[in-house]
Amino acid sequence: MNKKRPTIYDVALRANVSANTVSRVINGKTGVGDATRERIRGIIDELGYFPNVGARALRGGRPGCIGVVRSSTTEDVPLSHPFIQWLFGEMHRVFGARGERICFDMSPCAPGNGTDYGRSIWESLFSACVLLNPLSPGDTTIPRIHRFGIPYLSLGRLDSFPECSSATADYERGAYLSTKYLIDRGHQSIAMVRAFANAQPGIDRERGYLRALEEAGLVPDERLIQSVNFKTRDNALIVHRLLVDGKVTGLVDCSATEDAWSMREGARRAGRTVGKDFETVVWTYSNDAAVLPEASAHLWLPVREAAAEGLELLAAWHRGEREGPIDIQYAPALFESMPDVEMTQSKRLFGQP
Amino acid sequence: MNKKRPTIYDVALRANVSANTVSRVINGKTGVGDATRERIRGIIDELGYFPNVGARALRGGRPGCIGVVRSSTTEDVPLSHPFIQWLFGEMHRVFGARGERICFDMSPCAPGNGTDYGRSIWESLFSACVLLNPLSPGDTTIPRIHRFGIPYLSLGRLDSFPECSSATADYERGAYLSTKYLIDRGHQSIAMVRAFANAQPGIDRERGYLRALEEAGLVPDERLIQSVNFKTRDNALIVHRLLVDGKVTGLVDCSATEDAWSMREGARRAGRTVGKDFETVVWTYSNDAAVLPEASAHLWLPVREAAAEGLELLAAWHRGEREGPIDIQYAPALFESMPDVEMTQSKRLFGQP
DNA sequence: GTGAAAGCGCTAACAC
DNA sequence: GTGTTAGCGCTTTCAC
Repeated sequence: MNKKRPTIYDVALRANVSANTVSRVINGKTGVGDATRERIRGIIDELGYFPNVGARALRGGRPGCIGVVRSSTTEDVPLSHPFIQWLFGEMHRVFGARGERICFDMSPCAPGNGTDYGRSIWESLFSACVLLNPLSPGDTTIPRIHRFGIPYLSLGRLDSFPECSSATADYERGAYLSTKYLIDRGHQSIAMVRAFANAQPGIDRERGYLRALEEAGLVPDERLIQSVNFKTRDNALIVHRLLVDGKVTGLVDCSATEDAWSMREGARRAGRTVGKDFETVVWTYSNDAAVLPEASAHLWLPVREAAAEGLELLAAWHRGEREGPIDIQYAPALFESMPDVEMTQSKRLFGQP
Repeated sequence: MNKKRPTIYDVALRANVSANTVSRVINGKTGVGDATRERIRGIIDELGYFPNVGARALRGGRPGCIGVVRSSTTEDVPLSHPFIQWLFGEMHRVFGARGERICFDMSPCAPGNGTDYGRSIWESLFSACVLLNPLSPGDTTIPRIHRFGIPYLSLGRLDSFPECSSATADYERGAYLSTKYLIDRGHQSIAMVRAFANAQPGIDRERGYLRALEEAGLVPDERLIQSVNFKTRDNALIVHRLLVDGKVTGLVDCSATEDAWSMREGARRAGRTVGKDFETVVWTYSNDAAVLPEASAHLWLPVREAAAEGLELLAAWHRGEREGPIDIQYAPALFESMPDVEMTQSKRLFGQP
């Protein structure tokens, strides 16, 4: 930190040119002689010169990173979730290859922080941003980001802000289809194990479920909607509690965990067996492998597919090739017959409580 | 992106003060009257003003983020690895609580990139940096970071650059202790399943192993050192291949996966049983739970503990309370008797190949 | 093909 | 307690 780093002027001085010419070389612009260009390149290497992102952003307009932020803590939504892993790779593909810096700001959701997850946007660090998280219904940051004007993509929608730039799957419809499927097969008492209870995706799940019941003239029992979370890792326990009630013969697993073990284990503890004395619809993010082969149906949520298209559009928006906001909501699909392949990845994500 | 954001001058204008006074308020400095201070605060909120990190860093000297970078791709070292998850939390504790922004630059190791993982350092985005990765023996970036002068901490050491600021466990000694333990119990043919074959931690493992053999006058057989990697997820296969050779009666599992399943499964396929017809020493990052209860001994690597202390020192260095470099290398400990508790977290990290 | 000058938003130094 | 000035490193504009 003691000795000063070389600036564009140091390079210019050595090369006997003006700073402007060096700037042209760095940015690959025309209007520099080939000989001069080569000479300057050499001096840049020799001096170990690198442009200062801050100064660049200040003058040139565009800040230095494509940002990723989340509105939940790691406990609520673990970074180990396969979807998040996949997303990082996808961002590389879309942005990294073009030389953009992808920066994940991990600070906003530090416990005890004010949780202003837009911070790096307000402070002009990000030139575009991806928001990964279940949005809370009371969220007020999204509208601010929207007004701020940089290209952004939320991987979830928000009831209270429908104009939000987002790419997501239709969870409401997913819950509706799953529930209706079980109703059509004659079940009267259908339970739901859902994730994200206090966030928009959880609300969407409940809404779809209730809509299906209502259509069929069934009276909802609120105790049959149970919420799991990534923190307490209590899926098996929840399943157990629901199934101990012998009346329950249908179960929608929209826990977002793709966790076959918890379902089997929860059922076992309740003295019941999947596919024998109750039927399930299990949600999955993958359309080519079965989470739980003994389920009656799988509901595929094209979350990755929606995100992939959203990212492409975000990149185009960032390049100035289109305007925002992005509006993608993919419909889920219900499959009664699934491939024989059981998921190869370990689906006992969290172990027992 | 169209309408200009408010600057410090806009605030100053509205408040009828100079920009400098506003700057004093933002930075919580003395020398501003209480009334003025309140008035300015109000206007800042009203205008939705936020300081521009770039400009700030440019003038004030210190860039805007504590950085995290890695020198390997996600495939080589998955972010889902429990240690990485733990580390992020720890960084929150040490830096996030003080209001520092923690930024993980995910771009350098994008496939096809030049993999200059120091990029965000050279470009003055980071005021301090944590390097998480198995370092490659040919690495030349670390010395450059060292010379660059910002506080940094590598979570691994490097033969070729011993002055590196680092916090790590002593893998060489770990391998030595593990191997010697098996030799002392009478084994003559001892195999090793190691991770990070082509990186420094893998080299350290091999060195410790060979040192123990040599001391005992045993002739090493290079086929007995096998390397696994996070990408191919072939642990069970490797274990199988090693144990098919009936002569092998001792096995050091330093695969860094804490994966009981692979060991059992690999042995089963080879028609052998852990603790019956061969003995193992299993490496673990946790000192209060057993990875594999039937192992003869566990070697505990205080990697987390070293990193935790390293981060504290890094924070102090960053605050100017001490100088670098950091030099922490914790000794591992071998336990013959382990707690009854088997690890609660799923230890079948990767599923079968 | 190249250079001079201005200014992005901010803060440190010094004036009053 | 507050204002003025200069300048951080860079890119843009406009000259030549």
